Amino acid sequence: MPASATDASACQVALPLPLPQAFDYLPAQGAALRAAAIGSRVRVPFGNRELVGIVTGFGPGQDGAQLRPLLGVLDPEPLFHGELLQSLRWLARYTHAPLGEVLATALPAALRRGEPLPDTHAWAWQLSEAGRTGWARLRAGRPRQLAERLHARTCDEDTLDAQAGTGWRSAARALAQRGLAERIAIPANALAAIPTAQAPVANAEQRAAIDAVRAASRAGFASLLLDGVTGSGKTEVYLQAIADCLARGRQALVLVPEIGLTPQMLARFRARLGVPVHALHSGLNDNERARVWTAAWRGEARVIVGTRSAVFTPLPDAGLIVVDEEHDGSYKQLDGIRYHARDFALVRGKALGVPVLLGSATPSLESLHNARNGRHAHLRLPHRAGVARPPVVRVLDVRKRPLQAGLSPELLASVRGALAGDGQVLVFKNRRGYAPVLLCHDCGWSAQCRRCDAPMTVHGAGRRLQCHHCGARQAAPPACPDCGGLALQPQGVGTERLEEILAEAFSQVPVLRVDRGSTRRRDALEALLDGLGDQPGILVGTQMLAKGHDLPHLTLVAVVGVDEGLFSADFRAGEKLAQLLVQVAGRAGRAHKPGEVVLQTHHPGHPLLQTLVHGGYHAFADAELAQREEAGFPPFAHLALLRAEAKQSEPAHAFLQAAKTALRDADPQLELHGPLPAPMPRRAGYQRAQLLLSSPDRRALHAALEAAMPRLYALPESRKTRWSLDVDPLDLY
DNA sequence: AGCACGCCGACT
DNA sequence: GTCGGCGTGCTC
Repeated sequence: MPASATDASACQVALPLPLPQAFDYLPAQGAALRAAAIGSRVRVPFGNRELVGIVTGFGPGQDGAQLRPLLGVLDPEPLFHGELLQSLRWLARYTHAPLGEVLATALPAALRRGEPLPDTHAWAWQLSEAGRTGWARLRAGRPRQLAERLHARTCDEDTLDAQAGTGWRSAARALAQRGLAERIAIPANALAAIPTAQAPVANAEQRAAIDAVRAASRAGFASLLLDGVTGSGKTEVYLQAIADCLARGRQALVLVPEIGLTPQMLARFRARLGVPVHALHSGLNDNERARVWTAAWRGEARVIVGTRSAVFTPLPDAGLIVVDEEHDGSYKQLDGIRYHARDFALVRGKALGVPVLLGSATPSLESLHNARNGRHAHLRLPHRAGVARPPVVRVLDVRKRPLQAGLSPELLASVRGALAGDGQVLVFKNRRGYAPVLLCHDCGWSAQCRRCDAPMTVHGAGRRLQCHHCGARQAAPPACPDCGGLALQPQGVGTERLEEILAEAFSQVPVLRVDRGSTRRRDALEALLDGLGDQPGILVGTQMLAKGHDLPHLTLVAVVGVDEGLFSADFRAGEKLAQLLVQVAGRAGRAHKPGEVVLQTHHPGHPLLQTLVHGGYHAFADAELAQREEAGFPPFAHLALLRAEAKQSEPAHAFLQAAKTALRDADPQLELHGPLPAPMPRRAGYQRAQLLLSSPDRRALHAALEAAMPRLYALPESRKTRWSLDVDPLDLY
C-alpha cells in the first residue's frame, strides 16, 4: 500500500551522538507546535531520555520503524541555514564525523542544551534627567569624571571597560545611587564606538597588501597569505582591511591563537575600529558565548575576534575572515571533532565569497606550498616597520663548556651585558617544572608515572612530582624506593630551576617565571609584566612567551635547550622548532633598542640551525619542503590517523587490525602503516595504538574512509575500545 | 554517548 | 538472601 504524502514526510534529525545516522521523527502536529524547518533545533524523545537535535531534512519514514513525534520545535527560524549549514555538512564529510556531533560542536553550550536565543542588547550608561542638570555640581573625583564622559555621550560597558579605566563601575554605582545615572539596554548594532586612535600611514609594502585584500573583496573569495616578519605591521594590514570591510557594511571575523588574544590586542582593535569588537575566548561563560554567537547570527556583531571555535560564528553579512598566526597549532582541535580552524575558515570564505587573509611570520609549510602553487596570493612584508632593526642571531657552541644548570658562562655574560645596558632579558626554555626527571644516583632508578609511560617532572625545587601527561601529583620520595639510597637528584633543567639559578646569579634584578604553572589566571601575566615595567629584569619562560604580549624592552633573547627539538622523530618537529625559534627571536629589539638572540646548543652545525640562521625561515622552509616531498609527507601526501585506546592493548589492536582490513577492502592501493603502539604507549592508564593512512591523492583517501566508516562503527571490536579518526593529524601522537 | 537489561561475587 | 560489577544491545 503506498504511503500517503503526510506519512512519507518524516523529519530527519541529527543528534549529538557518536552514531553515523540521522533519526526520523513524526513532524510536529497541532497548533501549539511550530513547523520544523531544516536547521531548527528540536527536542526529541530518544530511548527514555530527551535530546536536542537539528533538523537536517525530510523524507520517507523508515520502513517498519515506529516513528515517535517531535516534542517541540525550539527555534522560530532555523539557527543553521545557507552557508554555515552547507559548510558544516562539508566539515562532517571531511572529518568523517557524525553530522549531529559537528552541529553540536558548532553551537555554544547554552544553545546546544536547548536554551532560547538570548537577548543581544548591550548595557550602556547614560545620565538621568537629574544627572544632566546636576552633574556639574559634583566635586572632583571618579564619579564626576564618569559623569562628564556620559554627558558627552551615552557609553556602552565595553567602551567604558576599554576607555574609562578599571574603577568606572564603582563610580557608576555611586552616580546611580544618587539618581544621576542609569543603566539601559540598547541593541548591539546601535552602538557606535568612537575610534580613539588614528590609523598610522602605511608603508609601501603594507599599502600593497591592503590594496590586494581590497581588490580580492571585489572579486569574492580569495585566499591571501600575508607573510610578514615579526614587527612588519601585519596587524595594521588586518585593521585597515577590517575597516574597509566595515565601510562596505560587512562583518569581519578574526581568528587568533588562544595566547594571542590578549587584552592589549583587543584594546588596539577597539581603539581603531568605530564599532564594538566582540571577543570569543575561553574566559567567557556559557551565556556570554551564546550572546556573542547570537549577536553575530542576527548581524548585530560586526567584528568578532575569537579563538579556534569562533570559526563557527554565523556571518550573515560576511565581508572578511582573518586568521592571525595561521601556522599556530592551537587552531587544530585535538579531541571530539578534530577540525582545523584555519582550513575550515578557508572553506567558509569560499562558500561565503569573501577573502580569507592568513597572516604569519612563519607560515605553515602547507600555506607556503599553497602560495607557491598559486592557491594563495602571496603578500610579503619582509621588513620591520618603523625604525626597529632585526635582531642579531648568534649560535653559541657549548660543547665541552662548563654548564651551570645548563647555562654556559658565555650565555651568563651576555645576560649580564644586556642587564648592564638597562635591557630586559628573555631566557626561553620549552620545559616546565624544576627538572624533567628525578634520578637515583646510586642505582639508576627514576620516578615514572604510575599510569603513563613517562617520567614524572620534578616541581617545587625537588619536593613534588607531577606527570605532565595525566596530571598525577605526589610528593617526591625522601629516599630511593628501589635501593633506599638518599642520592635522589633532579636531572636536567626546567623553567623553575632556571628561575632559581638566575635569581641567585642576578639578585639585583627581578626574575619572573612565565609558564602555565606560574600564570594560571588569565590576567596574571598582564599583572606580572606590568609590575616589571621598563626596569631591567629577566623573564624565564616556555612557549607562552613566544607570542602574545608585547615586550618592548627586551634586548636579549637567550634560547636554552634547542637540542631536545633537533632530533625528534615526528615529521613536523623541525617545522615546529623553526617556527618557535623565529617567533621567540622576533621578540628581541622591538622598539628602539637593537636586539640580540643567543642560541645555546651542542649541535651548532645542525642543518636546521645553519639554514635558519644563515638563510632565514624561507630557506629553512625550502629545504624542509624538499624533504617532505622526498619522504612523501604533507603537504605532498595526505594523512589520516586512526587511534584506539583501551585498558588492555589487545582490544585496541584488534580493532585497528579489523579496521585495516576494512580499509584495505575499500582501497587496496591505500598506504596503511600499523597498527603500531603510539609513541607513548600508555597514557593515563590506557594502552594506545594507531593506524596511519597515507595517500598522495586526497580524494582516494577520503573515498576509502567514506566506504569503510560504516563498517568501523559496526565492528564488534569497536565497542571494546575508545577510538577516533584524525584527518590531517598535526602530530602522529 | 547514555541507559537498561542481565547474569555472577562479597556484604547488610 | 540482596547490592552491584560491567558485557552487550538499542536508541527513530
